[in-house]
Amino acid sequence: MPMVLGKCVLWRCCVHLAFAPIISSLRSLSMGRAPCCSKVGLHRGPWTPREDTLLTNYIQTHGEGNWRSLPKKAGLLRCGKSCRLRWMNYLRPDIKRGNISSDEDDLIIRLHILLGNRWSLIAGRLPGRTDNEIKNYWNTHLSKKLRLQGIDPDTHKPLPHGSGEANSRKKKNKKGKLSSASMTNNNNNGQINKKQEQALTKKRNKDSRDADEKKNRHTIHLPKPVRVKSFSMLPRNESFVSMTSAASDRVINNNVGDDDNNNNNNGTGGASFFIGDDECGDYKMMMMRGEDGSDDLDLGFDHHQYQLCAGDEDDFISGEHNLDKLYNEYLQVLKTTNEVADNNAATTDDDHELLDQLDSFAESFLV
DNA sequence: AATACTCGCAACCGCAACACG
DNA sequence: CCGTGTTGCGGTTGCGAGTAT
Repeated sequence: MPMVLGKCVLWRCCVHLAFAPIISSLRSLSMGRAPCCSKVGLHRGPWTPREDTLLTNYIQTHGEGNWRSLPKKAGLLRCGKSCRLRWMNYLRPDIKRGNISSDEDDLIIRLHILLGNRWSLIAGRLPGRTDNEIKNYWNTHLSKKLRLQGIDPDTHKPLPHGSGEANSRKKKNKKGKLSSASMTNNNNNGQINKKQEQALTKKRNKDSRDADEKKNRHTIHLPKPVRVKSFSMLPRNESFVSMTSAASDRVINNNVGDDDNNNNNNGTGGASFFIGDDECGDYKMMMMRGEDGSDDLDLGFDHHQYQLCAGDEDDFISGEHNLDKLYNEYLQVLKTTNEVADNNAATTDDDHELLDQLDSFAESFLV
């Protein structure tokens, strides 16, 4: 209902409102969902350079927001939603175009293990990348890559025997039917025929070459400066604001495992997170302290104690050479999480609890 | 050369959460 | 607390380019 009414207002902004089909559409409001851009005379499909210019100029002058009224003010025959999407995914000046590096590959996969299909959160860890881009990249590259490695991209667990890339590609063609290739695969009961195998080998070799190439331009990205919130996902608006406001440093005191999660930790003493960038634009460190005031990050587990960042609180890690260190520490935590998950077969309730805590811990500084 | 097919990605859709009066 | 409008997210679609037949 809100959407319906919202679009009703949107329609008033439409210069083609007088057209008969639109009146018909208006009448149909009471019968179902209102269309967004279609049937109301607004442009759809690919954006033209002129539209891009209009949108960019308007936002540079007036800023983001008020997406619904923006198209009218900017002189665009687009719906606000379309404008927002275009800006967020394509026109924003801080967007990084180009190939996704092998480091980003790795990070995306690891973040996906932790976060699942929460593309916006994953994208939040990759400066300049959009959720749409990450999502597309996952669907077109990484899920295939994992399948080729015998890993189920959804669960990140080994695929059942015989269910590899070739067998899992039941891609639909444009008519919504299974393609002949995939049908062939089905008929062969998962067997890859010679040509397909050659194609896969060719692709593997290419991927391998690409990976080698990318290794030579090794870069590591720290998380964007975000507001930290304990064990819960940020409201969307906050996360957006925090992701885009790298102007000032923030020091956030975060009680790891407080509230309901507290019973699994050694008291309420928190870990302090510092996530931000310095005046030069370089990211500083993330500081975590144990509840006893030590520099260890004490999660309160009997057999899992991670020392993420040692040193005094003032001893910020900064500079490129330290990014590797922090990244490796970060990966180490994720790795341990994965190992625990891998051994999950004979888990006890305590182990489940531990896994939950690890996930929560990881999330607490991902968010 | 023509056609069929695959792939990558921008854009769209529907929904849910959030903001606000 | 409720109703309404706005924003953001994730899934999906479909176009166009590239590749195979």
